[in-house]
Amino acid sequence: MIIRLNRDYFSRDVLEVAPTLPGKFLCVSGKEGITGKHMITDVEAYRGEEDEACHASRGMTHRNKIMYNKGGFVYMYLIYGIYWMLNIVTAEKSIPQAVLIRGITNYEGPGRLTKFLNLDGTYYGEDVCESERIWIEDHGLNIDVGRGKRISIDYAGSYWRDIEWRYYVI
DNA sequence: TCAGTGATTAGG
DNA sequence: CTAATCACTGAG
Repeated sequence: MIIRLNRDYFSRDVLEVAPTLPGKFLCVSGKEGITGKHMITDVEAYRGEEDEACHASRGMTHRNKIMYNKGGFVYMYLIYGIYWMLNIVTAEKSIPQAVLIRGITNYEGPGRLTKFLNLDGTYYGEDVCESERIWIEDHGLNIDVGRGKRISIDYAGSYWRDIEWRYYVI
């Protein structure tokens, strides 16, 4: 049984959503109507203005304002001038949280998977609960999930740097 | 190990 | 306007 993840799913706190995303399927409808479905293998949680590693830690900016929307919207941003990062916003409106999708089967790495799936800035603000070109499905898989520290956030204070908010398929 | 790459951001 | 920074990757 396949169920598309809906608003209720993404409206919860990121620490409830993120651990359940590994094993779900990221679905993208391609240019010729080809739909690819890829199991999510690796994610990280970014949680509110108090989280020093979160882009919202210094308040709302033009780039991060989609994070202040209700859950289910896509937050894309360019890093190092080259790589697009795919995030899904969580929680209720005005609470800035998001999940970074770090890996899918055969394409580990947040910059690698967006390149493979042709995801770029045009997806910023897309609603994965309603969109016809990007959405997420639950295929009923029961997956063992490991956890660890988030990657490449050395600029954050030790508490936030060391907290284990990365979740991945074992 | 390390350079590439350009949008974003804070600060003047 | 300027300059520093960056939730990364692949080549060597």
